[in-house]
Amino acid sequence: MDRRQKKTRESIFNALTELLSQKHYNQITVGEIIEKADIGRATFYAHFETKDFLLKALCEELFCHIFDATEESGKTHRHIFNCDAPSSVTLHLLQHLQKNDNKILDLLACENNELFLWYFKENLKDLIKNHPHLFGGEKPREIPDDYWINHISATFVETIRWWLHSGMKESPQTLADYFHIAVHGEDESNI
Amino acid sequence: MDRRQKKTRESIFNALTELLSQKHYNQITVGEIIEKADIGRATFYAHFETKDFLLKALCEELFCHIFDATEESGKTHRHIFNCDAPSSVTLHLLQHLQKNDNKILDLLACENNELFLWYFKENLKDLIKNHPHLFGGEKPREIPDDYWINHISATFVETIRWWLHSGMKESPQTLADYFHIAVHGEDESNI
DNA sequence: ACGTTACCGAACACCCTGTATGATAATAGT
DNA sequence: ACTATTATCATACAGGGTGTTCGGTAACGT
Repeated sequence: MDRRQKKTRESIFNALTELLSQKHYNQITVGEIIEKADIGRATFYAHFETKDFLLKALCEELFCHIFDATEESGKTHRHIFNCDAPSSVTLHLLQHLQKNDNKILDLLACENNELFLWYFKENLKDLIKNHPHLFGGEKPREIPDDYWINHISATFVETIRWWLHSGMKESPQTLADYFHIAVHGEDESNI
Repeated sequence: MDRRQKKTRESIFNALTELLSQKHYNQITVGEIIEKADIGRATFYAHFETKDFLLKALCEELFCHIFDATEESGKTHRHIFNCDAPSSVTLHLLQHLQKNDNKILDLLACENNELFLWYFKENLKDLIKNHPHLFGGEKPREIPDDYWINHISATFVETIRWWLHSGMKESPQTLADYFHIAVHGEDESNI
């Protein structure tokens, strides 16, 4: 890809990310993005059809990154995930988030987060669907599969949301414990 | 309150409700609301500062209604809620929703639902905070209070969301069972 | 019946969007 | 190193949405 394209695309992403940490998505204008990214108006529209498509692209890039990394790590470090502590994927995801190496947390932090959380949840659902064992525990018999998958991923997202809103004081391990207890009940943690 | 004000306010609410069932909130314009409500532009802005304030007012009215009704019902029909089936509040809420007498479901159905769900959850949290017994079950000891409250209300909202997306085929009783199992674990249902 | 208040409709300035243009500079391929 | 291609730029523009203003009219409460 043309070096210029890559640079422009990157600066647009950075501009939106920065703006999202300041104000709500709806209140951000294309003009602001352009100014912050320091590019021409026509250039913006040469890259993204609308502001919404830009947001979608940003989400896809971020979440594909973190989830690909997770799945990849599940393959390369298979020894971690194959033994009797399948719920370590939870811990791994939370640690990855805490490092904040890809700015996802910034985007989840404020009220901008509906779409991000949606993407996050959708990716989680796929992950669970493809690797049901990764999050440990058994599905209760009486409950439909997709209800259960939705429940687990929603609980995980809510755990992160709670973490953020309460100042991220807890360690990833503590969070993973909370999550595990919430989903699978008390005292069943298998370390 | 002036009869005219009430009528105008009502017609604006109805217009927005109807439009929300057709398209996403972001794509609804004040002009459309005005046209559908058949009022003057200035009149609209005499009632609501912006479109966002209108949405907020609508949410407040709807959810205050259903939750006040729930709390009220908890007082007048105290015999239902005081005996050994506290989780019947869940059932009561779901039945209330199924009747759809206040259009909440229409608003929850599509992708317009972020703000509605947010309000719904906030109201649920308050309800749980004030009447911890209403949703039954015990909080695991190791988990912070607000994490647990958030978890329960989020699970309930997700239950409704799942219900809607899967066509509302299940009965409120079945839904209440799913919810109970998801939150409190298998086979602990006390009828 | 009277004073008050809400509504109307039209017009308005302002901002944002998305597109078009021709010129300029960076890039990739040879 | 030369050339054709391609991304970018600045500017301008039409279209549409927002929120306000204003004088006139009709409905309201007392």
